[in-house]
Amino acid sequence: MVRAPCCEKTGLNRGPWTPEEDQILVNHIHGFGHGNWRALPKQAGLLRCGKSCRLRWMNYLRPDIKRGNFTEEEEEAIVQLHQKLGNRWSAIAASLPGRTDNEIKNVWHTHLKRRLVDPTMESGKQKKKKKKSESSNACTVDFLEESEMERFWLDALSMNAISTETPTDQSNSDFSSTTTVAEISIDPTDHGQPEDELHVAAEIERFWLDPSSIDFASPSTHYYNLFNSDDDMDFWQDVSVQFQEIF
DNA sequence: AACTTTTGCAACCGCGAAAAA
DNA sequence: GTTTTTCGCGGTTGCAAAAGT
Repeated sequence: MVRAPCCEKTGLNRGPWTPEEDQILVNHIHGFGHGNWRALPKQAGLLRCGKSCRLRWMNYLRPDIKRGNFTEEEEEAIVQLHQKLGNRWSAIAASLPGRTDNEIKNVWHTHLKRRLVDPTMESGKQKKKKKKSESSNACTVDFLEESEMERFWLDALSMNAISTETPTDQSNSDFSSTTTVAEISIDPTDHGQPEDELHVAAEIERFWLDPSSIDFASPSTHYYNLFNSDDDMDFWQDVSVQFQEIF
């Protein structure tokens, strides 16, 4: 069965909405409602696909949308709900009146996720920016923040993934695929020894296959070789302590 | 001052579920 | 029961603005 395209792409506007388009959409919905999103743009005289109209209305033009920065309470609620619900943004949004799933998803990815890794990081737009010298500090910074490893620690520390789950059990964790050592990219131009990264990656994989096989009390020397600063090592040791408590 | 990099967020895409024909 | 359409969701991208060099 061939799926029908969501809209006829030719001749339709894309990208940011103009104030005029917003006005047309708002006026039309106020007058006629939005019973059929696919038919709406034609009826309203908009050169947009229905999907785009729906998104614009739901995420921006609805009168009950709350604008402005998230409060500490809202951010805390998102963290709590994410622990419970995972990436079910619409379900999280249902508990935060006036906030959209898209907005919550953005806030999570831009602020909250990083704060879980680095709790000292300030909230919102005052968040400290990484200096270039810091960001290139160690290969493990990128390795930790951008790879599966970050998700591993986040899940683990939030107690979400601590159970008998493995990455192949996707029913209750964030993992969308099974990661193997081969899939973790290694940049040999980075600091540290690539073989150390491979050993660490292997250890992560081993954890998922058999958590009890990992000796969290004494991290392997590969970790020490990879961590280029005391802060990085402190982070690892904190994680180790928490895992010893869990197991 | 000019250029590069990073960040934040609006918008897009593809998929699955539900509803309608 | 099957096919088609529509909606809603979550992941991802693109770009303007801000920050850094």
